[in-house]
Amino acid sequence: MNPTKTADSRREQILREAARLFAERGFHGVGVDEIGAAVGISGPGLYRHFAGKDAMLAELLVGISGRLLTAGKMRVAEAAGPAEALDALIRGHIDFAIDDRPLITLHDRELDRLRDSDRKLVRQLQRQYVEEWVAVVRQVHPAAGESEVRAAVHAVFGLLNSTPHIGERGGLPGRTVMAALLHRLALGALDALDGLDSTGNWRVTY
Amino acid sequence: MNPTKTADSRREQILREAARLFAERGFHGVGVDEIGAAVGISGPGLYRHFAGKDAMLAELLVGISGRLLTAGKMRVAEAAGPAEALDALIRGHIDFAIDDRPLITLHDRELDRLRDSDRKLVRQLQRQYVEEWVAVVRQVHPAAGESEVRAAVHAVFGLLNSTPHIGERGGLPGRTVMAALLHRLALGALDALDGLDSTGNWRVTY
DNA sequence: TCATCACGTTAACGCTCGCTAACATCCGGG
DNA sequence: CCCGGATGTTAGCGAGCGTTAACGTGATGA
Repeated sequence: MNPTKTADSRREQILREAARLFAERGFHGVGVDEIGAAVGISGPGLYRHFAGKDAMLAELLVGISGRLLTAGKMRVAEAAGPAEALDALIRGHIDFAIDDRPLITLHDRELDRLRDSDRKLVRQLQRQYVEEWVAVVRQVHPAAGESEVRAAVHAVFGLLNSTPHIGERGGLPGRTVMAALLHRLALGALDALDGLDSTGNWRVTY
Repeated sequence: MNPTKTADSRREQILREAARLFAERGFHGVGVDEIGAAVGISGPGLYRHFAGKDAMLAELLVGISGRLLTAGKMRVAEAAGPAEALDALIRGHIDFAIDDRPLITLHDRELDRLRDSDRKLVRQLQRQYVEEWVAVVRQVHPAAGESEVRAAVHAVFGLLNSTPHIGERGGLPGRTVMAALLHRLALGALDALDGLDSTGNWRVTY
């Protein structure tokens, strides 16, 4: 009665390959035949699993936005204090950025290819995720103004999401080293908020 | 004899609108008719100025890569010391990110839509720009290893390029405040390159 | 005056692509 | 044994898009 097992594995296989291809060549740059070929079936066979190409992108983007948000909320709830919450948020985001590289790429690249309702949903999830970060960062750096913190959070997202832009070439740090590096860079960037007052002006201390 | 005046203004108008549209909806998501309409002519009239749609993208990407590189080199050459050079690099990149928002977006989004030769050229210019940064950052933070610095530079690019991802909504800092904020965030992130061994386990070995 | 050139126009071609239609195959349960 | 559903296949339609062709038109200058 419930065919979720095998059917979902097929669906998920398609989604995984579609995410990779979309991230590599863009949503419009990939044809359904290519996606089909990537999972061993060809072209229109995909329509047994998805209503259309748009539906795949929608499911991918809604999925990752939701997972980022729920994981973030869970980590914050489990944290002992604000600093630990921020640590956990950063660590979680890095895991996403490194392990789900194609999805992160899609997430801030192809959002506007969605139907209005889906795009609204994704935007709402994204916004909640940002607010989760903003609340935590404001507790750790109470001197900074809200709009500066929000901009800083976006900037840190850009920093953490930079891994997809780096080629896989040999001269780069491995996963563990890279994760630790990004973690420290993010914390260092946010530490710079302590010198700012609520108007964004540099508070002169020297 | 030299028709650069009016011809170039038309060409540049087309390039500006094409950059905006490409950044908004992606290279494949914009039709030549739309680009033409954006400058008041329609469709194939563009072919009086460009060999094709690809040529517009190529000129945009080669142009911005080259301008970033030459501006960076000039700023470094004029700087009094490493710290001032880093300051100037950051300031210059922020100017690009804020003022040429569509181009920055294109720059790390549509690179693979180029012909092989153009893509190679853009990649080479990008790499030289990165190396310019790496050399300066290594002087300011000599304790960090080269591959970590390179990854950190990419991460800082992600941070500085985050402005395009932020909506134009009202609750955000204005240009001046935003530029100052990004500047401090970038410096703060790079400061984290010092004292990396405080966590013990991942000091440079390569 | 009139050839020339810069700069546009519209019509149409050819190709790609998303998607549907119609048909095949396997497979579990009455 | 056979019905029916799940899951593919290939053929083909229809729309959109980049590009070319053929033509118009107004300014320029010998």
